[in-house]
Amino acid sequence: MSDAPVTLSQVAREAGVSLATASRAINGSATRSVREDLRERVLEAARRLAYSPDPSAQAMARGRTTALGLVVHDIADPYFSTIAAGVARAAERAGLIVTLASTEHSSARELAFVELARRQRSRAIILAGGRLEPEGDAGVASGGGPDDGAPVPGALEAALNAFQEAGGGVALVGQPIGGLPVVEIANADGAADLARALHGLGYRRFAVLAGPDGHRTAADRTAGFTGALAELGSPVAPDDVLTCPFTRDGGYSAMGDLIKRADAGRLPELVFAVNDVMAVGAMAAVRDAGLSVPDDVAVAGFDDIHTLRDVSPGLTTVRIPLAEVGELATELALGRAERTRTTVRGEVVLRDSTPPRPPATPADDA
Amino acid sequence: MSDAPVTLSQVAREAGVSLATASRAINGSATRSVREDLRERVLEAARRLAYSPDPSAQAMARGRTTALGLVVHDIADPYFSTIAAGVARAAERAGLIVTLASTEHSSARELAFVELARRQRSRAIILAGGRLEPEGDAGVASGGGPDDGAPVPGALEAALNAFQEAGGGVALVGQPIGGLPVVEIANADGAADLARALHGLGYRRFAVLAGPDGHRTAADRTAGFTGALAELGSPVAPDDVLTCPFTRDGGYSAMGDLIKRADAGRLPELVFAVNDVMAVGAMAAVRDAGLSVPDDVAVAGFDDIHTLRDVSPGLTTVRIPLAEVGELATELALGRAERTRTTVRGEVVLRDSTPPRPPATPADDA
DNA sequence: CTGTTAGCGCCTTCAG
DNA sequence: CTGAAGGCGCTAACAG
Repeated sequence: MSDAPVTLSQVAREAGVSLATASRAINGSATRSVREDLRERVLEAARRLAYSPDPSAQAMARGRTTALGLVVHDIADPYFSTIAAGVARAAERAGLIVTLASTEHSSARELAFVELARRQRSRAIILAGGRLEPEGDAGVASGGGPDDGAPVPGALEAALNAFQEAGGGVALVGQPIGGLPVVEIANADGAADLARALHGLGYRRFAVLAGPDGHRTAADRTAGFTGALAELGSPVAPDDVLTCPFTRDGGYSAMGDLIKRADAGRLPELVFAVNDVMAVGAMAAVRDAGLSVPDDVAVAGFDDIHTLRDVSPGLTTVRIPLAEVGELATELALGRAERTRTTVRGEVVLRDSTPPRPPATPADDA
Repeated sequence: MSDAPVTLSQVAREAGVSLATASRAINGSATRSVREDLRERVLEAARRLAYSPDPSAQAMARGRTTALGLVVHDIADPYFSTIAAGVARAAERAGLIVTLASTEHSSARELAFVELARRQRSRAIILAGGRLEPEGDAGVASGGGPDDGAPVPGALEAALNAFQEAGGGVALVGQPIGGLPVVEIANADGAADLARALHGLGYRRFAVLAGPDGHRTAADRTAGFTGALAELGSPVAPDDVLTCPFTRDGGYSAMGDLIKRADAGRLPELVFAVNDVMAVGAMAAVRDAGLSVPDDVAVAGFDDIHTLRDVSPGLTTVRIPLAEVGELATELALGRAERTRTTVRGEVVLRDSTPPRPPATPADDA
């Protein structure tokens, strides 16, 4: 049963035609065409021999692979694995093989993978997940020097550009880099919607578990949330915006700090954690302190991670259709989308972690 | 800026040596060796030119890719994404690229990917996740799911064998196929341990949400659990072993049935769902019925999915080190493990969903 | 419309 | 120890 791989030339011989004809019959050459009966014969022979082309050889002859690179920070994170599921589905539809890279948050590895993809002549590459902002990136620095620091981010952009110039498709998920195609997530808008909804429920005093400094997604969500609240006349005090890691443990310990601090004062009415995983950590901290969500504090998150939909009490959040985001990014990377830039908007999902709150007594803010 | 990919011959020219020498210097030929100074020169030139080999070309010349295929049912499922994280890590250590296939539970697709891997001459392939048992094994095929036209039972095994004979490494995760290398998970033992622990806590009347008929993993967990209980003198009545899908919704609706049925009788003391995701669904059903876990029913699961560690009440479960399983499978597939078969044993984790239960009144079992 | 002929980039016998 | 030459499987100009 040892099948030496069937080659195209075997198929050609079996069908009694030349190698070239067999090739054209099988993958329909763009320029040449093949007589119907010959094509039939070739296809028939291929089927009989269970022929299937060698991707490496095709890649070499065509100068282009059939691979789609997907780069994520951590495939075990449900945020990324859901995006990956969308990418996998869309890639299969497009007849592409997806090669996965889980960088474990190392931007060096991220860069290495982009370069590998170029070298390997991948058809396209998708980068999911934000990178940290360059330090001290204060917006519009007048004049913009020819080389403004930030070695790593700049290198990534350069690598991506090189990849694109070499004919590869690129799509980013989450946040833009240069002018590259991107599926943006309306983080600020979603968080603002959430803030308004919560304000509408009667909440007035908020705290935010804001993720780490320099984390763009976290910053956008925080800004959207606090911005909307400020407009509504319930500004969040700077002290109530806590920096912490973007993880479950980050949420847990930041909430712990909040609670400890509250011993000397009082807890905010509601704590917004900038992602669901952090929110769940925060809820655990509340429980571990012997307090209750939502009786002592309400909690809200962001993303609507599917696996977390059944936590109790149900977590109020902003639903992002992550799998669709993955599919969209694939279309984009393959150049099959109309535009080169899409924004996916989230939808506020109110659950039991933030029940309506009867109007506070006006004197409450003493 | 348009870098035409750097080739080995450019490096050779730059270093002033022949192509062959450059090749030997860079990837250390097994038979020939290269003079130290020449090697240095080549490596230096390669670095200067930022050379990196073209995987397709190497694959063609060597007749073997540098790719590791990973086939899972659904990459969005935390069970699989955690395994994938382990595989990704181990693969990177081994200098391999992982190509991901998410079959969405289609065994036809699974088969297709194995064949693709062979054609593509992947270095190795890892199949995670159980396949359904061959029909007729279960006997009582009452109202099971409609079979989605599974291919010939032996087809997958044949494809895997062909892949292996063609020089590829194979590893399965979860359950064996033929004599192929496998990382087995001690499902029955883990479930038995869990049963004993729960019995030790004082529980006596159990029900099992057992997953679908023919699902081997589910069946093993169910058998381990009920077997241990029978030995302990608290057998589970067949009626209390409920067939249902292996999903959150499966757990939810089966638990709903149990509750509905209990209106006319009583609830079991503890419900064991054969995986955490189902258990969480079951807990949701309990809540939605206005009941409480653990006051009205205790609930236990299996896997210890990381994202679910903070559900409330904390879910008692059997911890399987999924990421390690992925790493192990990679070692196995690469032939780097001692043995060709490993069993990973889980560890019972008791949490608040199954508090100790005071000895029931003897008359309770009327 | 079909067949012949170069390579794609690299590895690996073979000579030198 | 090093260089030259052949070929992996396939595609894409070229003839015919």
